[in-house]
Amino acid sequence: MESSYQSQARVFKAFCDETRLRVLEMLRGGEKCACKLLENLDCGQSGLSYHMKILLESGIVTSRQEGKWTYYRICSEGAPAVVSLVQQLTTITGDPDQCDCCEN
Amino acid sequence: MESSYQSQARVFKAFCDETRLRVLEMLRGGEKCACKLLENLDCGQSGLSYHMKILLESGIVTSRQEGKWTYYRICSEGAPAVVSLVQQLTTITGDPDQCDCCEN
DNA sequence: TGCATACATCAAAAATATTTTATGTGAGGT
DNA sequence: ACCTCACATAAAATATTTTTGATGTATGCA
Repeated sequence: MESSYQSQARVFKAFCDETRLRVLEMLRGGEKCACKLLENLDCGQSGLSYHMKILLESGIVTSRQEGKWTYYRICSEGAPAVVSLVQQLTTITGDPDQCDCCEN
Repeated sequence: MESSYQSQARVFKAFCDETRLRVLEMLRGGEKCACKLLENLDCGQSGLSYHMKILLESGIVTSRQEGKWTYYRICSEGAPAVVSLVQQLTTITGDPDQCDCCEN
């Protein structure tokens, strides 16, 4: 079984690479096909394929086939889900206990 | 000069490792000293030091010295900043243009 | 059917990140 | 001053990620 830490890490992996951040920036402007993305990136075709797979697995991006072409877009459900995940991970819960370890 | 993509990637790197996600979870419960964190993690002292440095550099966590001890907490400015960064990176801007690359 | 295009997958190489061990540094305490 | 503790840093070993080049697969067209 996979820990929830690992599945969370996978989501954020999407944002940890310059190429993928560039892709996201392009997709913010609307749906794009792979070849359009490729034009504006400094990577090969198989490299793009690799990065798009990571973006898809993170849930932030979805794809759609149309004949020979694949179109990518920011996922309207996945993207807000990531925002609330970050919020959850960084929100202080309960009482602001002090550390009691070092005679504190 | 460093690209803004790289500095953004560094922020998210904080969330991409199981040990760091565990630390964040602990810090959500309030400030903790390094030795307290270490007790609940499966890594050595220098390993924790390495991970805490990454968390500090991301801006999500801050630290405070007190005598020999170091206390860590979720940064009240940095954490919300990351939330809005994710929001910014995943929000569709402008008109939802279709891709015009493949005679579309 | 045969060919070209668009993209995925695989495997090897290259680049990065993480872990581990040893050592360094600064704050107290004696 | 000397010792110990808490943590940082450096270097080497290991693991993971990314890039690259070759090959596979499905689609559409002649």
